[in-house]
Amino acid sequence: MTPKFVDRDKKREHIALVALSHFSQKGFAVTSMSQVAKSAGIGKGTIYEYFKSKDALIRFAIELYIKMIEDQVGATLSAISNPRDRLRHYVLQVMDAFMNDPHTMGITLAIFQMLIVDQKEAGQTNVLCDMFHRSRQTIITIISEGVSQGIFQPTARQEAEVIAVNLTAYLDGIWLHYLINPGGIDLNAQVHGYLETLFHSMDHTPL
Amino acid sequence: MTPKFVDRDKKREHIALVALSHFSQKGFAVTSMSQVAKSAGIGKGTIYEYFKSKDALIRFAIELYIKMIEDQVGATLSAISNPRDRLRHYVLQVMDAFMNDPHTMGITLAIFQMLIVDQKEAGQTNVLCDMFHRSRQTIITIISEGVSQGIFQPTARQEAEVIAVNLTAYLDGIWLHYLINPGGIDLNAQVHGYLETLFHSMDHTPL
Amino acid sequence: MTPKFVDRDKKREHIALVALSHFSQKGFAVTSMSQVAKSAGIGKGTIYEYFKSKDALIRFAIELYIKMIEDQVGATLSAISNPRDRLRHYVLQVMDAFMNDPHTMGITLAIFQMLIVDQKEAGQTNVLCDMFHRSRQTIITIISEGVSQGIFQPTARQEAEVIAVNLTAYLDGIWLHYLINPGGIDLNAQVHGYLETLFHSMDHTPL
Amino acid sequence: MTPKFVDRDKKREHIALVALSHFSQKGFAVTSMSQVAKSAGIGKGTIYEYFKSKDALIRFAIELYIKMIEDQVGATLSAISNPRDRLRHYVLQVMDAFMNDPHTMGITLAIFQMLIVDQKEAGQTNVLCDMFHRSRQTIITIISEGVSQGIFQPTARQEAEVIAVNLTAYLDGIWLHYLINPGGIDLNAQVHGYLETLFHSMDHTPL
DNA sequence: AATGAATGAGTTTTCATTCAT
DNA sequence: TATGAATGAAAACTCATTCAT
Repeated sequence: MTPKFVDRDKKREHIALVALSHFSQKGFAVTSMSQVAKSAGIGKGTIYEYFKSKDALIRFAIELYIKMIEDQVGATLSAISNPRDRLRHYVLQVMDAFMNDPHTMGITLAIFQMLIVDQKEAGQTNVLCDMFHRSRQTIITIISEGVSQGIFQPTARQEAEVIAVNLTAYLDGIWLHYLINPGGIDLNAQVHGYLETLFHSMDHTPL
Repeated sequence: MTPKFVDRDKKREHIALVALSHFSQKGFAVTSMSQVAKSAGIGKGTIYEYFKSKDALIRFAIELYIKMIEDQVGATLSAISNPRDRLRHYVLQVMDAFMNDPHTMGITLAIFQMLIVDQKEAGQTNVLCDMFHRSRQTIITIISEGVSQGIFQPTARQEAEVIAVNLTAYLDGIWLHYLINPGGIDLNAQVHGYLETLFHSMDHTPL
Repeated sequence: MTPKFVDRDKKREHIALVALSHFSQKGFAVTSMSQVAKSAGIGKGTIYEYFKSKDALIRFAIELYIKMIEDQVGATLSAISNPRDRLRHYVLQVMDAFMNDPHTMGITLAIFQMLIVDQKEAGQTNVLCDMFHRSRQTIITIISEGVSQGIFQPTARQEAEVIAVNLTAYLDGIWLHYLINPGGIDLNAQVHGYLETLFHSMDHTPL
Repeated sequence: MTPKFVDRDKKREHIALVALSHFSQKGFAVTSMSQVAKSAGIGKGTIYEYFKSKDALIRFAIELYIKMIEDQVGATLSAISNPRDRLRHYVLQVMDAFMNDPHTMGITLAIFQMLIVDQKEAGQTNVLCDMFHRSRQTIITIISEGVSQGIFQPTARQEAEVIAVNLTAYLDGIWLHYLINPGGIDLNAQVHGYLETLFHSMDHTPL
């Protein structure tokens, strides 16, 4: 009579979150729908009430993941006014996001792989590319502000794009290398080293 | 008495190469032995004459891939004497290796993922980590020589390790980002930018 | 909410029974899961909803078979009071059980073979040995009662164990020989002969 | 030029012997031709130079096995003149044959199973039945001689067939039970017990 | 005669998906 | 809406047999 009220969106998200933790640990292919269902505490068939297929679940999970990452990274950014500190803070935030959720890179990797596989889709719904794009924009904006404030050299403005692309790429690269060899890499020192070099090349050096 | 002659090592390698191209496009899990067999132009069962299991094939393929990459990258390196040019050459060689073989990153990615999934094996026979280690050593050596020759600042020697780790990580990162968005990234300009910044921080600046 | 109702235990048993008939005719190794599925009128994958593996199916089938045999043999035993008749009745019941189910010896044989092959398991969960043990106990009890009632010689009590082991073994042996040469052996006459000889050696002969 | 001389019959037998030891340990189905080839120290293909198929190998191996058993059992029989001792000796010989080659029952079992499976063939080339037949004849002859010599009761002559069938069956049965539970059965005591009972029923009891 | 390379049919098992309840 | 029973396609792997040398 009175149909049980279910917040479909909440449940969708719940399933996707459970799925994410599986995906990140084992990749998309190896994660089975049954496992997700069991972990989510629902019946196998119920997933299909919320997602048309495994593929749809994957897609949604990826989008959710990216949304979460960006929220986490962007949260405290606006509070810091000094561009130099802000850039440093941003980078450390990204690393923190990685650190907090050990699965993070697992998914990123899985997404990368998926993107490489179906390059066709790459143009279409490449949410990851979009995220990187926004990430770069954030960096470029910070640099631009730094130049305006006379903290960074004027030339940094022209190179902002190159710097942003490289920084974003580097963060993924170093995290990747850290993940496969956690004991052998001092993540903090590495990122610090990178930033030093970067700032060294950008800072307005007084006479 | 005289059995049919077959160069088993050649054939093993042939199968592994075919497998590599599949692995790089789809990852290890999604590539089926039948697909490999068909692509290699042999029967399903024949693979098992050369590899005890799919896992054995994967292992061999990975090792072969790493050997190939290192051979390619290291080939012309010794010819260049100037440390600065040598480092630049090394980096460009790595990028070339990536460029020449479209599979390269696919495999690296697949290996990364495998390593993240079964962390147990990571400590054991991590050929990829070994490769990175050698890669870093090469970089460190070049920097060290540069310092000795007065081309790089003396402080570079202490930071050589950090620089090497970052450079290696960066190369993977930028390649990854390039791969998922080939049109949006000017690989040459990016790598060039990275090297400029790097050299800027290392070069012995005359008074 | 209300899932399709299925009596899983019933179905499990049904599958096991179908499997048994195959096992008895061909042995465990030669019986394929597909054959069992087809005979059971279900899909190949469905078996795996009820049994984790072929091995689990085999195990369950064996246990079920032994339970069935013992139930059948033990059913009417308690009704007979005279130890002599009771022993005879018991033996005939065993033969009847063999006769009624043409599979019986096939399975026993398959189990025997399995036990001989993996001797390791033999010590562990040897349900067949347990059944034989119970069978012998039944015989020993009957003999003991016969001695108490003065129907069998007192010496029979000491020899009860030897007699029981031999009788149990004989029943399998004669059934085996009958099976491979049904036309050549008069099962009734043989068992009758065995019992005669046995009773002749146990009966209390008046002076 | 001078073709290598090979005693084909010798080699055939060698292969069959090797095969037998595999069959007895694992059964026919589970033994692979490759295993046999490797154990025999020959190439996989070579077996097919000597046997048309696996089935042919099995058949030949069985026949060889039966020949061997009979030779072993019958060897010293004729030396003993007293029918009573002769029968006892025969039985112990059979047990010895079983004991000497632990595989013996494995094969017998496998053969039994095969016979039960293809009952069609049972009538045709049932070498095992033939062996049992000869075994029974031997026993009947001994009993007959015992009666003639006044050692056994005259009635034993009529019952000789039943006794022989039972004895043969019993020997297989007790061996089978011993095999699956070696620690729990005192083979000697059991066989001794059987013979006692048997002789007790056959012996000519003086007034 | 001897061999081992090659193979496809067949085996066990997994899993995304459907569907009756 | 929720479920889990059912399933067949597909995967990894085995093996008797063939055949070129």
